[in-house]
Amino acid sequence: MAVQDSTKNLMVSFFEDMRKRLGLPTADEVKRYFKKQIQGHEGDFAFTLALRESKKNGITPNEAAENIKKNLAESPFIKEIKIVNGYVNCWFNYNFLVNELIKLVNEDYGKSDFGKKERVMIEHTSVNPNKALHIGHVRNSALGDSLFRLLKFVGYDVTVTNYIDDTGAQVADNIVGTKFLGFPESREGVKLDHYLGDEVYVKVNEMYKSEPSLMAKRSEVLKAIEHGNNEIAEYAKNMVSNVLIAQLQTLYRLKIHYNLINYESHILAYKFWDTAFKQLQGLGAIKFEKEGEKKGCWVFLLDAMKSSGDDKILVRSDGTVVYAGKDIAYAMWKHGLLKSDFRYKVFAKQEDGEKLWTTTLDAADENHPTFNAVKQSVNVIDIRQSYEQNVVSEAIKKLGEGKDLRYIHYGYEVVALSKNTAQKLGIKDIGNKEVFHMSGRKGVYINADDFLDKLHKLLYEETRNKNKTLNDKECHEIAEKLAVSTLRYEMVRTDPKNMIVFDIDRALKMEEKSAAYLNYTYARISSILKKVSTEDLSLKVSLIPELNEHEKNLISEILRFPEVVESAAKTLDLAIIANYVSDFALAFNSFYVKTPVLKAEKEQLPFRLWLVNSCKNVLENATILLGIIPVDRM
RNA sequence: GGGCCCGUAGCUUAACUUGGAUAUAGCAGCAGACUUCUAAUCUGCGGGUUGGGGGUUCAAAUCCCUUCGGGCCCA
Repeated sequence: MAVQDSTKNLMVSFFEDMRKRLGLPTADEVKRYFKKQIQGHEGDFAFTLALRESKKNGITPNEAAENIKKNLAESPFIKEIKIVNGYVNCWFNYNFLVNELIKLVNEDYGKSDFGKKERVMIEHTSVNPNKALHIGHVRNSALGDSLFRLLKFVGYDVTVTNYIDDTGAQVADNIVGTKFLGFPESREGVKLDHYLGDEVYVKVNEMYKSEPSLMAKRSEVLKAIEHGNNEIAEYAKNMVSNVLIAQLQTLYRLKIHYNLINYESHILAYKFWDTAFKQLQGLGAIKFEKEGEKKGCWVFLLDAMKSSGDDKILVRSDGTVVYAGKDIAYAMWKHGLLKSDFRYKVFAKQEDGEKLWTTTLDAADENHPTFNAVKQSVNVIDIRQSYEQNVVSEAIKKLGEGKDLRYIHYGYEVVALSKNTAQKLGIKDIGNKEVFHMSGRKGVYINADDFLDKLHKLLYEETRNKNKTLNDKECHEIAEKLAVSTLRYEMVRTDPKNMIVFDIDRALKMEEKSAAYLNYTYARISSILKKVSTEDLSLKVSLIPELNEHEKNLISEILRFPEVVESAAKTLDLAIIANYVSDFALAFNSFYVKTPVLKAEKEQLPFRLWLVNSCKNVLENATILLGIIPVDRM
């Protein structure tokens, strides 16, 4: 059977073949009964279909399995079938798999047109512009950027935005500090976001406690920012921009880039809410309550909200708009539902060569790309805002009726600190608690830059020790790549629903499945491939030798990579890729120590080289999705 | 008071969407493997009442109910 050219995914062909032979309606039905073989049982995979069929048809499981065996016998994918207690245990036909994979695996292996160029907007990071990023923010950014890489990889047209709340109290606090309390505006040799966040912000908040009159100053500053066109507003604009640039330095260090910066103040200035409000009124989507406890309020009528007791209030009886109101207007903009758009100009050129744009109140650069009006928006925002985000999501669903608009709240649990780490940060009131939440205001957090520096230092020493022939600069480059890889991998390998309890000592020991392990695997692969000529690499695999168990293992891992990517893209679940790549590296290292490549028998060499090169393609593509920077030596 | 999430080995975790054989790995522990393509590695061993209880089922970590522990949101 020839694999269709339209798919680069051999697993798809496999499931389709199985579907036909098993007489099932869909490939998903096949997957339901498909089990990768666990250890201690014969075969590469098994079907559990017979266990169900037997009951339905009144025959024994083994009889049902015999029927299935007959149907599958002719499949080119399968070499052997054995029945045990109703399980249909199958062995892959590796010769066939390898022959097909040889046609499919290249630098782009795993890429697909799954997304069909559909436009998607991902918003992530969105850190208040008054402080440095801490490791909790990095979870957000690492998830967001990996989602960007993943969706782009499977053929979506993705725009990435970073939303800046430049009108909030946090910015005002810093201004109270530098403008009225005599804090210097910066400190020589200290990154601005560190200085303002670590010193000014924390100290000003301490001073509020002993001097409540200062709160009036803060209100004053907030009002001035909101009104605009005054000295304080200009000052704030400047400060926000400078802190943002400092934050972006950290993010660029993490290899994270954006297409657009959105400012909250611009949403206000462009009066998006007023436009949205009129549109909502016109559509009859909101209602003015004339009596009851919500008298005088404008409420949104959402089905999903009814179960939780009430319709969502959007405008309070005193005329003020709730937070979700602005969020809905902004989400309407994202999905092209708002009859209004920003003006844009270029903010900076990033190190990846791409322009970073920003919304602006000034004259526009008319050559800007289209940013909004997407079908799907992925909003990486921590799980504490689930309720509000649900409201927004429901609102977009309702307003975009029939347009298949998807506003996705990509919620993730926060990064908290372990007891030990909290103690190290000088928290006195430890009590019985095991988990401590980070707080910018209280100064309880681990800055991303600081942690990266610590990782870098440790990894540099290790690299220095192990690579006598490398110079210092090269060692530092490797250490930096490993540090970034380690931090980012830690943030995406866990299920986003689980809280990460960060322990600084444990993190620096890197005892768990780490990026260093994956990078080491990649370095081993590179080291083999560096030693062969391009002619050798392109040798035709005319003979596929008898494969050992390690090789078979790697083949089946290579086989499933596109499937893993696609299911990660479907579910936006990056941990699937992280688990896959961890299994993959394990399989490669087992292969590596047992199976010579460069010193293989002559007739085995072309196949082994192809295999190693294929592993490189898979490992490189998979790790890059996770934010790992592959190193060819370490 | 109302709602959401988490609980699997000492630690970190997979499988839960769609129920299937002996529950997946890593770290730590123990015992081994470098004159060999990088030992930041590999091989083997020990370690589990899947928080507890009940139910559904031929079959439950997985589905349902209940309870305990931890975290969060709303009021």
